[in-house]
Amino acid sequence: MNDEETTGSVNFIQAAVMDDIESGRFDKRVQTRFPPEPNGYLHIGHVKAIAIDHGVAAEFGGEFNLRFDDTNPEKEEQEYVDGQIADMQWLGFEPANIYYASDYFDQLYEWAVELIWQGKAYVDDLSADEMREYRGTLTAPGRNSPYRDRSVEENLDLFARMKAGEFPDGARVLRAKIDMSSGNLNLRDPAMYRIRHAEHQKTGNKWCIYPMYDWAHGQSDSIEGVTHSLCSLEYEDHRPLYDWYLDQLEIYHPRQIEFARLFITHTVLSKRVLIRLVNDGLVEGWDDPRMPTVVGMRRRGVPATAIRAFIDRVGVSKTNSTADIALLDHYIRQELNLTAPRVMGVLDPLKVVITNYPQDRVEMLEAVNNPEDENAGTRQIPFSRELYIDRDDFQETPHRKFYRLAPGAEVRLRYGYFITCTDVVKDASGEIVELHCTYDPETKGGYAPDGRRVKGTIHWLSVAHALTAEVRMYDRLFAAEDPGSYDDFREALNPDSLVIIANAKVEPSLADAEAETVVQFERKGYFCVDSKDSRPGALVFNQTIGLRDSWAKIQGKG
RNA sequence: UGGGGGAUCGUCUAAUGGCAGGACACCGGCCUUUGGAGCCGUGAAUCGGGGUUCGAGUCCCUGUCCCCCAGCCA
Repeated sequence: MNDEETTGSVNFIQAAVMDDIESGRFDKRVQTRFPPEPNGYLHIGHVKAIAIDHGVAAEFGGEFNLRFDDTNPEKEEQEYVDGQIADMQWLGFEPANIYYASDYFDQLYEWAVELIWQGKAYVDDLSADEMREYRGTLTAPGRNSPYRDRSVEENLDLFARMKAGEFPDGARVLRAKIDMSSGNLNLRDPAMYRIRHAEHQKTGNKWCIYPMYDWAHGQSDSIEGVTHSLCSLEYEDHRPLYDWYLDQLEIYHPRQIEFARLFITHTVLSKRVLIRLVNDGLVEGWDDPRMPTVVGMRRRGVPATAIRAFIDRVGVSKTNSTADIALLDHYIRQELNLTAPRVMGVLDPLKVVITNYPQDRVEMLEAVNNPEDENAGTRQIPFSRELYIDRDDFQETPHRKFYRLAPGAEVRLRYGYFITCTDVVKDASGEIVELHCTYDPETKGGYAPDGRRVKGTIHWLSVAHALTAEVRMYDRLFAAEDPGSYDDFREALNPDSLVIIANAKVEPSLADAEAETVVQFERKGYFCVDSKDSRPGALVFNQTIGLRDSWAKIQGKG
């Protein structure tokens, strides 16, 4: 349940939509769209936009569509189109229709011709550098291009020849004729078309001129009948241009409303940086579990419901803000605590011999699959004379608040027996290689009939039955809280964002675990069966997130 | 006097002239066969200065600070 539901409060976008419904501005219709450029994979920042677009449509009984803003063939690829569609599906934000701006190229061309006829668009021969110079600066007005006053006939002819492929890339552009002295630089005769002899993933080689974002976007919204064109804050000063095109053409006119983009601590959502992380091999790919992409989070084991809950909580406003990554972590734990089956996993195995337990005996002990979900049932786990425990669950000279195994100390093996450490076996270099313990046969299941209690409960695995697995311990990709403030983002990286444990041990019940299954290794954290590299017999787990660790806090205080 | 936008606990938000509330984080306690989960509790905010009003986070004036814009990217 989110704030909107509990408090009845509405954000400024919902308020605007309600106003429009009341006034009948769009015949009480609501239609939104998510317009990504297919030049990369979707990240959690996109999810916020999708959630808003989808949410507004759903809340008011409207329609939500996906439209690819595929106007720049040099950057876009079919792989990203497919990937983005799959991501939205996985997130549970299904669009009613999938559209492409490139489907409107013919109509856009006709409208451009119309603008030329109206004397509101012209072909400019200025080079890109010259155009920049003529544009002026933030504080100084620009100057008119010497080609600004070409005749309609000449413009028509030149534009047709641009389309026909008579000119090389960059030779000319079609520009809107607005106002070179406007305080809003977007209105200083913005480019509408540029020449690019490039193959488009959808239209092939049909076109060698491609529309600019501003020229394509509003008109695409108009064609589709979008009512509320929701976008991020940096488009606020594009709105006058969005409106201008629609007004000149006198076509159906949607309303653009802007909201603040999502920023998250220890995270980079800049497309430029994400692409570099991938291309420079700093991560394994777009689906590296450390990436803030949908495919990355999915591979890490983050549930879609957790992402959506996080986005919900962050809210919608016009204030630039940076959400704490801990909030996302919270929702991941909250969801997984309820749903992830518990299992025992030993990350750094230390052998324990129960000296008073019979050599060849094996007992099956009952373990609860999920204490948060009684329907999850129980399972049997094997117990025997030789066990593994995690190395950090033993201290030879224990900290005063260390409630685990130590020489002479008694602890409970989860769902097993009470054991007491009697001997510490070391190798020549002094490293502990084995522990000898005795168990109390009366404490089977973990309860002492005499009512005595132990302070600690630790997890364990039977040596003979444990499966070996690779466990990839993922931590945040960026150590810096605000990686975006670094000149070189590489300096903000966390050198320990991935630590591979090759020889971890897990319960035999995991032998046939399917890809993307997320389990909790008790007392450790949540782990996801890797969808790319895990095989039966060669399991690979990705750490989704650790459990909250109050022992780490105690240690930190000394 | 280029244009556009924004300022509420540490963080993200709520309030629509009427007790500044919640979540996360933090700290403390209880409980515990996960040092998990859960439960209880503490601390913590209206950018500054004026004004209107019985009453201002909200309205008015003024100042300050922050963000975005000079692609033939989106």
